Amino acid sequence: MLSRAIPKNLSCIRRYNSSPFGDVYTSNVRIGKLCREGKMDLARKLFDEMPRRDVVTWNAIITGYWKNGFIQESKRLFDSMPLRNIVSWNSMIAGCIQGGRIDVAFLYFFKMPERNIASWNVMIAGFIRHGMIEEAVKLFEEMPRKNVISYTAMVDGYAKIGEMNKARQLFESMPSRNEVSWTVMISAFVESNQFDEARELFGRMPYKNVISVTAMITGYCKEGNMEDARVLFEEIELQHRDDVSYNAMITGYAQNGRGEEALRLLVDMICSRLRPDQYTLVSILAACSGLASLTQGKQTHALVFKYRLDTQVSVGNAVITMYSKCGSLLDLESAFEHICTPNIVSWNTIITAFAQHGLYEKALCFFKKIQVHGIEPDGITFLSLLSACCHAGRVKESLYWFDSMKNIYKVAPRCEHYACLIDILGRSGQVENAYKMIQEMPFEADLGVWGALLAGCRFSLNIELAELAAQEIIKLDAKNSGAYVMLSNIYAASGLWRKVTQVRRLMKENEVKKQAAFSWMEIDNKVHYFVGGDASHLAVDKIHTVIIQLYSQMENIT
DNA sequence: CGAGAGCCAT
Repeated sequence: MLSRAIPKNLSCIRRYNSSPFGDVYTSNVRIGKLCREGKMDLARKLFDEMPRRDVVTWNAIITGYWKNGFIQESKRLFDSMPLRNIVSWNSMIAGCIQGGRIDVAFLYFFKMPERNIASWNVMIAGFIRHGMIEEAVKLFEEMPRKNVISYTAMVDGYAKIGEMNKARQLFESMPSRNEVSWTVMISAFVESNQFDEARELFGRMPYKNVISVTAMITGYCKEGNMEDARVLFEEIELQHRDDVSYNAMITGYAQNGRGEEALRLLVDMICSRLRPDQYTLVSILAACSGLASLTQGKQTHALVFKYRLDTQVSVGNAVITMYSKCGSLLDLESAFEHICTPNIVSWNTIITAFAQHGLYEKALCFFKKIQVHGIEPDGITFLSLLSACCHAGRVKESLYWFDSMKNIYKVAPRCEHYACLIDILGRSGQVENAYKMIQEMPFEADLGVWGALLAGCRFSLNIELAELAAQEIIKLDAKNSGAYVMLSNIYAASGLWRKVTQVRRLMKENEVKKQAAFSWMEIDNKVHYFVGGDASHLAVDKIHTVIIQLYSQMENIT
């Protein structure tokens, strides 16, 4: 025992005495730590002061520079280092990839004197990150030896381009797998909505960690199965629960219309001494939007500043949506102005906000400002603009913008654009023109397009087109309750009562159920719910009086 | 000191 302990201690003493700054090894570790903490100035000071450096010292500082976004400095040091090893080259290649220069990375990979598995893996992952799957496959096939990381990266690559069969085949053919490989495959299934496959794989996975469990939680959330998601979340031991697993759960609640639970989990997260990040607050803001609760929304907005997340664009965008959905139009523009560098999502968000409130002119004004800021409008920009036309009843304008989108801005229309136009045409009584447009579409119409046509038929009571649209919808989705209900309403409005009965019978036969819609509003911290035909509210008489007043006001306008 | 994984906004 003693003989083993003594040389170890002696070697420590010898190493530490070799220089007044501690030995090279100790300083290398300190540089690595400073780099990871983002303290590049301190790391550089230590680097400059070292009397002796080895290749690890250089590699550490070079890696530190590109990881913190200083690619140029990293390259300068790489070019001036006295002696490079494989790690130096690999690190430089990774840095180039991080900086978006896959071409330079490949140049280094090409001219490095000697490669190891990591060199190939770095390059493969780089190609995958840049969507260059063919190049990745080529390297993967050419590389002399592969390890579990090479395989896992390739599985991920196939999954990212939607080649699920190839991903799965490669995964099954791997000589060995670890928790990362399993997690990649599970996430791939979740991403492509193959939840049964994801669940099956998760069950087979021999060792699970918080990352794989979070991937599966996300799967349950996407499926709308919040109960099983919560069970998994509760199974993570407290010390392993981290910000990402909380975010997955909170996002799930927010996206499944369970805002209260999202808010409760945020409180839980803060009590667990975890710091909410931009992911957390984006989802919490979405939860407030879903609840249409300005009170909660404003409190969350305060949290944005408390956690210093107001500089994050994604958070700023979510704040805009929150104020819009909570009906606070006054805060919209100031929220937008607070975003330091608005991206295309920010512009689309504010245009959508004005569109939803029928403010076409405002929406148009922001649309015109986009290009002044050097940003190109995308498909969603035009969808927002078309939706602004729709909510403001601007038929001519919608056709104009649809046209310029294709011909001037060179943005290819998708089903959503057609659905929006068809909605507008239908509302203005031009349901035949809408149908003509569907026939001229360069690709197959989807549920949304046919749904818009069917909805349009209720304005002009076009039975023939309504039946056609409903048929197409049921072809695509047999259990689509909306189509049955809408068709039956159109029959009813036309006095075709026998047809109404037929549709209702068909619904029963096909086990299609329509769940009752409801609305709600928050007054003085109390939420009031309203269901169609429901007279249970205490102030129901007063409410009806106001509704009648509103009706007569609306009639006076039109 | 280098390679592969989970959470966000229109």
